[in-house]
This record gives sequence, C-alpha cells and structure tokens, in this order.
Amino acid sequence: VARYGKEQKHATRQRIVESAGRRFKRDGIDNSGVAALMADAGLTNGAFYAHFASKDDLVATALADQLRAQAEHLRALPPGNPGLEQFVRWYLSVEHRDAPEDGCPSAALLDEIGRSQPSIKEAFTDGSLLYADELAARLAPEDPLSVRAQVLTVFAMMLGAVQLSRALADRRLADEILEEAIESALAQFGALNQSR
Amino acid sequence: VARYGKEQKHATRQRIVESAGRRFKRDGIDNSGVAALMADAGLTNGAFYAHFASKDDLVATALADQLRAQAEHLRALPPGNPGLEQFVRWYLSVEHRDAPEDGCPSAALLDEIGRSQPSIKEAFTDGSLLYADELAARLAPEDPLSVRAQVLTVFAMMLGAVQLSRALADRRLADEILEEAIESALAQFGALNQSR
DNA sequence: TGTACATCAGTGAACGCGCGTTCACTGATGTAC
DNA sequence: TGTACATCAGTGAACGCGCGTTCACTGATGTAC
Repeated sequence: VARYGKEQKHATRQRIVESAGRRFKRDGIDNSGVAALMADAGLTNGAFYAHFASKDDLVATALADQLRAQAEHLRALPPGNPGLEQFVRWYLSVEHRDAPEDGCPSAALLDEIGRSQPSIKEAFTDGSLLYADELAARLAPEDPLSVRAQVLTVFAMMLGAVQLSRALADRRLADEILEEAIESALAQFGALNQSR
Repeated sequence: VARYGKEQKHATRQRIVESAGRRFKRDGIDNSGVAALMADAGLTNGAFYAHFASKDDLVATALADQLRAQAEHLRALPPGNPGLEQFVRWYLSVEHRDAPEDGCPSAALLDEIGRSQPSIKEAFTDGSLLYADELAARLAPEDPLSVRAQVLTVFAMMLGAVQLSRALADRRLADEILEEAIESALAQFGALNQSR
C-alpha cells in the first residue's frame, strides 16, 4: 500500500516466493496464475512486476528457494545414518505423498521442469546439487563428489515412487510402493555407505 | 469432410488419439490445446466433440492407448532376461530421454497425472498394471503378482532417472545418471529374478 | 522541529491472446424406393 | 439401375473465461530544507 524501507520490500518478495512455492507444488506451475499467486500473498496482480521480471523469473526463484530450504532441513537432521534414515522415511511417507504443497518440489514438478526454459532448469540443477551433496556428505564425508551420481539415482527412485504413489488410483498398491521404496532406498544407501 | 462407414470414423478417432499422445508427451497436457491436437490430425477444432466427450476424455483414452502400446512393445521383445535387459537399456537411453514424444508416458507426464481427476488416474493405473505385469511375468512367470510392487519400485527409479536427466542443465551429470540407473535397474531385476 | 516534496510498492482496469466448448451449417455418403 | 433423401463427420465462427503483462494512478513513506 505504501513505501517502506528496503527490508519491507524484501520481506514481501520472500512472502510471495514462499506462498508461490506451495501453490506451484499443489496445482502445478501452469495451473498457478499470477493473480492467484499474488492473492495468496495478500496482494493484487499489478504489484507482481515490482518484484519479478516475469512469471518464469518467479518460478526459478521459488524453485531455488524450495530446494535451498530442503537442503537446510536435511542439514538439521541428526548426523550420519540416523538422519539419512529419518529423511528416507519422511520422503516416502504417506504424509508427504498426500501433502505435495509441503513437500519436495522435484516429486511435485519434475516433468514440468523438464519442459521449462533453460533458466529454470539451471535454478533446479543448482538447487538439486546443493540438496544431493548434503546426502552425499553423509555417505562419503571425505569425498562427496564420488557418490553424487549414485545418490541422485537413489533419489530418482524415491521421487519416482512418490509420483507413482500419487498417480495410482489403487490406494493399497500406492502404499505398498512407498514401503517397498523405503526398503530399497535404505538398502542402496547402506551399500554406498559400506563401500566408501 | 463427409460421412463414411464406421471404420472410417474409428480410424480418424485412432489418428487423433495417437497424435495427441505424442503431443501430450512433448508439450505436457496443459500446454496442448484442443485446436492444436486436432490440427495434428489434419482436422479443425469443431470436429473434436464428434469423437470425445471432453478433453479429459481424450487424455484418459490417449494415456490408456500409450500404455497398452508400450505393453505390447514389451511383449514383442525376446523372452526372459535378454528382453528385459533390452527394455532397461532402451528406457534409460539418451535417445529416449531426448525424444519424450516417442517415449514412456509415465516419464513424460507422471506429476501432471498425479494432479488429474480420478478418471484419468484410473486409466493410468489400469495401463500401468498391464505394463508392470508384463515385466513381472518375465521375473516370476509362475506368480507375477508376488513381485508387482517390487517391479513398480524399480520402474519408479527408471522413470525418475529419465525425468531427472531431462531436467538437469548439466549434460554430463544427466548422462551419468542414466548410466548409473541402468546398472542399478539390472542389479535389482537380477536380484528379483534370483529369489523366485 | 515542521513542512513540502519525490519516491515507489501497491491498486485495479485494461491489453491481446489462447483456452475448452457450443453451434448453425455443409456436403459426400449409404440407404430407401 | 437410377433418383430422392436422411445421416452425420467435419467446418469455422463464436461463447465466456483466465492467462501474462502493461499502465495510469494512489498515497504513505523517507528525505530535504
């Protein structure tokens, strides 16, 4: 409504970024209009361009923010294997599957990101590596880069399992896949851990 | 342009279903408008409703058609392990990653399907089980149902790896994930095969 | 310290555009006689 | 066999609507004097 200091504007921008991240994950990027995104933050559509150059700019920013937050969340878990197991069990939980708006942006939006313009893919790539290297550091603290691709492959399984569990109309089978995926992820991370 | 026999109408419908399947996988469901879908089939938008009740009706039909075709393609591969390995190597190939329009609908559209209405999820579920049971039959011919969830979990890894490989801006890392996923899929299918 | 002014985040209407769907119409066909 | 007619797949314009983006305007603020 008015002009405040720089901190106020930055706080408003961050509010938009965070509520947009939630809506994108719930409804998809294409299904989230600028007017709805701004309404979520208690604003009207016109103010959008005082904060972002375009919708794609917000998409890239929100994606980076979500992945950074998730990497931080991961860093806050207990060190070593217990934290890793806690992460796997949360990621592949029924709760995470049923609340995409609070969950992993990759599980919610990965195929839409794959069809996006380069700037969005780059934001996603940078954020994902932050995230993956946090996992890699728990498995091979002295050389995280050596297990990066393996970690990403196990992560691909986890994300695919969540997507599949969300898309299947058969609830029992959907739950079974999550359980199977927990077992598989723990086994694969365990094997990586052993061979370091 | 005119009235032909019932076969003609069915052929036209099938032409729409197939070209729509390709466009959905390339551009996403939301980004594929009815007018563009009909133009792909050499028709104009108005004729659409002579063949389908709604766009969602076409989405469900195209999804079912794609998954059925993929299951048939799978059935045509050499029996047993060699065919399975061929499938894994095709699915996780650079060619499949770079040509989503010719590839697996799950890898291209899974998170969009997860946000769709029940009728679309049901079509996807039925088609996926057809597909998964074809894989399961190669691993446990006497009791395919016993390995269904495990097969779907390995499949989730494969589909997640393709999506991740499409979304990453780092080409080298994207390729590395595909290779890692081939190794992992073959190992996991091998383990399933051994324990039957 | 009090007043005049420049700033600019936010408003809300409007822009052209493409969406899914409807509809009056066309005209080649298969059918009835 | 030849002619009149009913059928209906396909046409293309139009419907209301929401999209991303632009823009003239507002008004509370921080700043200059």
